Amino acid sequence: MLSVLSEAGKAMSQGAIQKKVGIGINRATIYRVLNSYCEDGILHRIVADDGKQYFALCMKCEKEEQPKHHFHFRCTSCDTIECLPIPVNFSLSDHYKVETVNCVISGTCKDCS
Amino acid sequence: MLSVLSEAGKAMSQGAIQKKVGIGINRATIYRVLNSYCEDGILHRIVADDGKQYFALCMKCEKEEQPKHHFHFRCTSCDTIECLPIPVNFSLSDHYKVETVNCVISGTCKDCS
DNA sequence: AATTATAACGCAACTAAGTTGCAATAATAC
DNA sequence: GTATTATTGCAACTTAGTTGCGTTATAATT
Ligand SMILES: [Zn+2]
Ligand SMILES: [Zn+2]
Ligand SMILES: [Zn+2]
Ligand SMILES: [Zn+2]
Repeated sequence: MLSVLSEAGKAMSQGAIQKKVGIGINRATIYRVLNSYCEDGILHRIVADDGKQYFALCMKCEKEEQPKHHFHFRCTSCDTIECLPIPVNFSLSDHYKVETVNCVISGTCKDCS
Repeated sequence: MLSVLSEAGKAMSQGAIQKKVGIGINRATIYRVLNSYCEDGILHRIVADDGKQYFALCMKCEKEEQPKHHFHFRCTSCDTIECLPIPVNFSLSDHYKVETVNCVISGTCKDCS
């Protein structure tokens, strides 16, 4: 599963992962594994504006490290989500406690337009 | 429904709206009206990282105009979403066609922490 | 006013994503 | 080999949102 995500180089939904992995693996199992990887910090979860969850590898190699919080681009044409190397910047009053950041730009990606 | 959203001053889900409006109005009707208002630019839709849709009034009064694309804060404690007056800034290659922007910061809001 | 057309609504059924309980299987430890 | 523990598959369930269709309400015409 991780190799599938690595090859794709993009964020994938459970359904897309299952298609790539092939038959013989259960939906529930995939979700359990994905959730487990997210807890362990191996994957991160993006909730797109289609309401679905997408999963992507957390890049940690020094060269192309993704900023902690980065934008994502969802192409409504080819139905993929890519992690953009664009950091999300904002400042909030100290009275807010930030836990997660989920930023998705949707439209048509560079390959599809 | 608009007055409910106006009073709340926050983004609300279909469920929350229905509770406030009270009984005697159908789920499907609420969704139809909300979707219609979104098409007309009266409301905007936020998809939070809980996968649910929230609806908020589009502020157009000159004083406290919301930037077109602004951040949202979802408090996981009081389960509300507020429009933050913080613009979302990013720059993308011209080959991308941006259609929608959906940015949600989650955590504990100023009232709950 | 009666009739017709049009729009809004309620209801139920449906879809899709994600989760959970439980039994069966596989892996690990003793 | 046997006991313990972790993974998996299956089915059922939950929740959000949509859709088809018949019914009611509203508006327009005669
Ligand atoms: Zn594309
Ligand atoms: Zn990412
Ligand atoms: Zn709060
Ligand atoms: Zn907003």
